[in-house]
This record gives sequence, structure tokens and C-alpha cells, in this order.
Amino acid sequence: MELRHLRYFVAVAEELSFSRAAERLIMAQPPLSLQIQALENELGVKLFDRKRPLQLTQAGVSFLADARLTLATVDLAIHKTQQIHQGELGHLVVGFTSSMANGILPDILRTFQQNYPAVKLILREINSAIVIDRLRDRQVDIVFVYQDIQTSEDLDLSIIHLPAESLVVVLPEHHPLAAKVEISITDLADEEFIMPLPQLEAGLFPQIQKVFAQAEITPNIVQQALFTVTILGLVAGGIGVSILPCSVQNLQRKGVVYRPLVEPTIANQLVAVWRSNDSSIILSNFLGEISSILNHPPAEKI
Amino acid sequence: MELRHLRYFVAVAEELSFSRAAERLIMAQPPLSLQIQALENELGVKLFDRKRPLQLTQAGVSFLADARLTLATVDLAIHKTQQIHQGELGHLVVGFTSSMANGILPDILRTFQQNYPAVKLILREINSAIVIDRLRDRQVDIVFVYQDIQTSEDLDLSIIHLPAESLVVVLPEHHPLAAKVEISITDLADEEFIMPLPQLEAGLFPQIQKVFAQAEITPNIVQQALFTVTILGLVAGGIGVSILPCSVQNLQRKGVVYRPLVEPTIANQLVAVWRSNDSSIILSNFLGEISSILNHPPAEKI
DNA sequence: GCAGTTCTATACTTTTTAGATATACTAAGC
DNA sequence: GCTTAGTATATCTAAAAAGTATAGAACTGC
Repeated sequence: MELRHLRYFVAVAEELSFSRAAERLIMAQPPLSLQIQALENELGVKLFDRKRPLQLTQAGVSFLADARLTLATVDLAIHKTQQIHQGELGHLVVGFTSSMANGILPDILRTFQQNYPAVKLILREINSAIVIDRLRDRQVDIVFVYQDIQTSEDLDLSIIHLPAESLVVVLPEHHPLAAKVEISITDLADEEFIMPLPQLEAGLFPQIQKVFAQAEITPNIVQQALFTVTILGLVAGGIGVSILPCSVQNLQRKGVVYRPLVEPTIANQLVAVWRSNDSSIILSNFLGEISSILNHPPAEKI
Repeated sequence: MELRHLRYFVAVAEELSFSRAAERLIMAQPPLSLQIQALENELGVKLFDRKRPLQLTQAGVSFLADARLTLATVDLAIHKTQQIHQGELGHLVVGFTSSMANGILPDILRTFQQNYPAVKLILREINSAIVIDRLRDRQVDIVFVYQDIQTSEDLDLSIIHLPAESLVVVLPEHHPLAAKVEISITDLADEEFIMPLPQLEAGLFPQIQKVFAQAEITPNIVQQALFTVTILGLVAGGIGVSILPCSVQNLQRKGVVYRPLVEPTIANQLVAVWRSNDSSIILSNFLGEISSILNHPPAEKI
């Protein structure tokens, strides 16, 4: 039995006429009759009562339902397979560190999801120290971090550099420095600082430290926090001030104001990393999406 | 695409080798490779990574699952269709009147169900007055009744006569007549009778009346009841006595005894009726089962 | 790195079978 | 009983599936 037999049978069963069905199938009637006969012989079951008008037997009625089901299953299988092939169906695990969540990443995810609605994006916030491990054991497919990645010997990694973000000073609303339009790093020499945990943001933290080093200031860090929102909360509470990537300004926290630094900020490494040998079409579509966003950046929200 | 392509694809995917799959399919390797290529071309999707060992692509993995599902669907469809054709799958609606439930009918149903476990027997107790109507509007396929059926003009009915049951006298345990081994109809002249409702047992009731008529007795009917068990209950309660088909003895009611009649009882019509033009294989299997039971009756339980 | 081995792809031939054409048969309607 | 519409049969053609021979690619072992 072949799908042809099912297609022919469904046509005859729907038209209840061999000649009309043959017309619909764009073929002559005799071969159609022969194919149905062959089908009936193979099953050992008469599917039609050959009287006028033509009628399905009980067995024929049941077989019609199953034939339709089979043909529909095949159609769906074809569609599904083609979608997977074109990277339109499947999933992609995207890793990112906490502080990435306010910058360009949401734009990338949103745009990609619009273009590939059947692809499930699985988001996984990960500790920046274990990025390479997570990539190696395939727990994530691509990771966004504030850090330069060293390719390890046993794992070929590819990197794309995203636009570096400048740093902003985060101040309590009523802090004296909030009166200034922009702030110099030297103004902050005597402030108390709240900073992200270096383990979680292994890349971000040293970059901020460089800014202080350039101005020959050793910041007085009074508190370290896991989440960006925690830092903002502590700043709002007057515990101290902070310096964070400018994308943090997308978080409008009551009691907190942002002020640019006077000094041209050192470029803040911000990269996406993936396994070089990952042949997933979804991943390459995702990378394509990143490129197109980098070339045509979305309107700034700040 | 044809089922052949799916069968071939599944074989190659399972063997992960064109040559081994060809061997399994009892064919040469080149046509197998060509058919898989044709499949891939039609889908526009590569299903295999041609390296050693051969590997399925992501799309191939998905297509394998669907191909198996499709082939399984076809196999099930074939089996189901053949079962229906042989009357081994489907349903049969069996109608019967209340008093039939104690005789040969349960034996017929049980034996048929053993031989055709996939056929659903739908039992429907029906009023004997509307047997023909229910057959005509196809609410039942076959009916068992105590009555001779007149074929109406618009509906061709077929009848099989089942072995007639003799009548027994139903007495309260401590009734004086219970002391006798068998009872003459004349002994019952002064008794008060409990009888089935004539509407529900249109065939049975007149047949019992004939017995009285022969003996020139007019029975004093003090109660009529819907169900056989109700009659037995009333007899047990001493309200009166009854005369019923001997199959009632299969009901062992406390406080009730059964005694045969001395007089040779007039044959009690007991028939099965169905539509002559009913072409259902299940029905003819069922009729065959009846015949074989009539030729080899089950061991009497009385 | 090269030879040997194993597996897959290509080229071509044979065989099978699906489909076309012509026509005979069959069942319903008048 | 004849007509008509629809289906089946017979025969032929063409397409395509399967076979044979062989070239080419990829892995293995030395």
C-alpha cells in the first residue's frame, strides 16, 4: 500500500464516483478503478458497494477516517520538518548575566521572536564564572556577558562584540551631586559604593575598577549585591552610590537618579559567545538577527 | 511522497547505514540511496548527515518520529478495517423484553462476546408493543421476544424460532400446593394470580391465557407487575401465585418455589427478529452464534 | 601520510507498474 | 426492453523503481 492508494480512495469516497474522482485527480478513470481494486485486494476488504449511487461499506467508512488522518499526519510532518530545517521551529537556550537584562538583549530577543514565533527561546541567567562550562556541556547555546572570553583548548568558541555601553553614576535622588548635570570621577572620591558581586559579573566589575584606577581613586565599597535592582534599592535607601552600565537607566527606580560621567568612559566589553561548531540553523538565524539589529539599532529608549 | 519513502527512511534511520538498511529491505543499496535522495529533494530538507557513522539531522529526527507514527497509523487502519469487514469490530444493539432475561439470551450473549470480544453489545430492554417500530427506525438490530411477529409491508423482517419454554407454576414456599411434585392447571382454579403487564409482554401473556382457556378456567388476576422479580417478590409475600416460562427458575428467589404443570404445556413462542435487508456482518455472525448454540445447547442450569 | 577497507553516489540497464486509450459490461431510469 | 451513465476489462505506452557495475568519498590501521 502506498499513499497514492489513500489519496485516490479519499477522492473516490468524497466524490462517491470513480469518474468524478478521476477528473479531480487529473487522471483517467480506468487506472483509478484499478488502484482502488488493488487496495481492496491488499486489504482483503471491499471498501465500496458498487451500486448507484456508489456507497462506502462500513469498513470503508472507517478506512476513510484513517486515510484522512494518515494523509494529514504526513502533511504536518512535511511542514514540521521544513520548519526545523529553516530554523523556524525548535528552541534556543540563551544565557545572560543579571546586568545584561537592561540593555540590548531584550531588543534582540523580541525581534527574533517576532521573526521566528515557533522557536522557543529559553532564557537562563547564569553566573559569569561558568559561562564556558555551560557552553561546553551544552546547557546553553549562546551567552551574553560583560567580559572578554578566552577560548579554551577543548572548545572552539566564537564571539561577537556588541556596542560597548558607557558607565553612569547612580545616585540617591537628594544626594548633593544629583544637582550636577554630569559628574567627574574625582567628585566620587569620598563616596561609599554599592557594587555588583564580582563572581556573578566577572567581566563588568574589573572594567568599572579600571575607571577608578585611571583617576587614581580606590573606591570605598560598602556593599555588594546579587541583582541590579538590589543595588538600585540600596542607593535609593541612601546606603551609597554606584557606577553601572548606562543600560541600567532603562530601570526607572523611584528615589534614584542617573548622571553621566564627565570623563570619556572606557569601553565596556559586552559580547555574545557560542560554540563555533554549533551547526544549529536556529543559532545562525539568531546571529543574523543580532547583526541586523547592530546595523539598524532600535530607537534608544533612554 | 509515498509510504515506500517513509519505510525506507525509517530503515536507514534505524540502521544508520544505507547498505545494512538495503539488506534489511531486501533490495540493492543504490535504489535505496536514490529513494532517500528523492525524499530529501521533495522535502527540500537534508535528513542525514553523510558522515561516518551516518547521522540524522535535527529535521531528520523529527521526521523519523512522524514517519513511524504514519506507518503505525496505516497498520492500525488496515487491522481495524479488516476487523470491521469480518464483523469482529463494531456494535450490535440487542433488544429484549424483561422476561427474556432469564432464558437462553444470556448464554447467547456470553458466547458471542467470547468469540467477538471487540464487538460492543448494546442491550436495550424494550416494550414488546413497539418492537417493529424500533427495528424500522434502526434503534435496535435484533430483538428477542415471546411473540409471533407479523412482517409489516414496508419492512422485511426475518425470524428465527428459539426452543419454546414450558410454563411453571410459581408458588409461595408454604403454599399447600407446594407439597405436590407437579401441579394440574385445575388445582389452580381458585388461586389469585400475579401476572406480567400485557403491554410489556404482548406475546407472553396471551400464551399463558391459552393454558387457562384450554382448561376452561378464568384466572383471577389480582396484580400485574412490570418486572419478573417483582412478581416473584409478590408471590413470596403470599399475595398470590403465578405462571411463568420455566427460564424463570434461573432466579432463585427466597420464599418462592417452582412446580411443573401436569398438562403438557402449549409451546411458548420465543423468537429473534431482525431486518431481512440488514447486511451487517456482525449481525450474521450473531445469527450464526445463535444457530450453533441451538445445535449445541449449553448445559442446563436448572 | 598512504594503502586498504568500507560505505555511498553515479551511470546505465532491466523490470515493474502506473497511467492512457479503446471498448465491453452493468445497473438504474424511462 | 431500451437508453444512459457509470464502472470494469484488455491492451498498450511511458514512467519510475530496482538491479548491475563502478567510481568516489571517508574512515582505519600501519
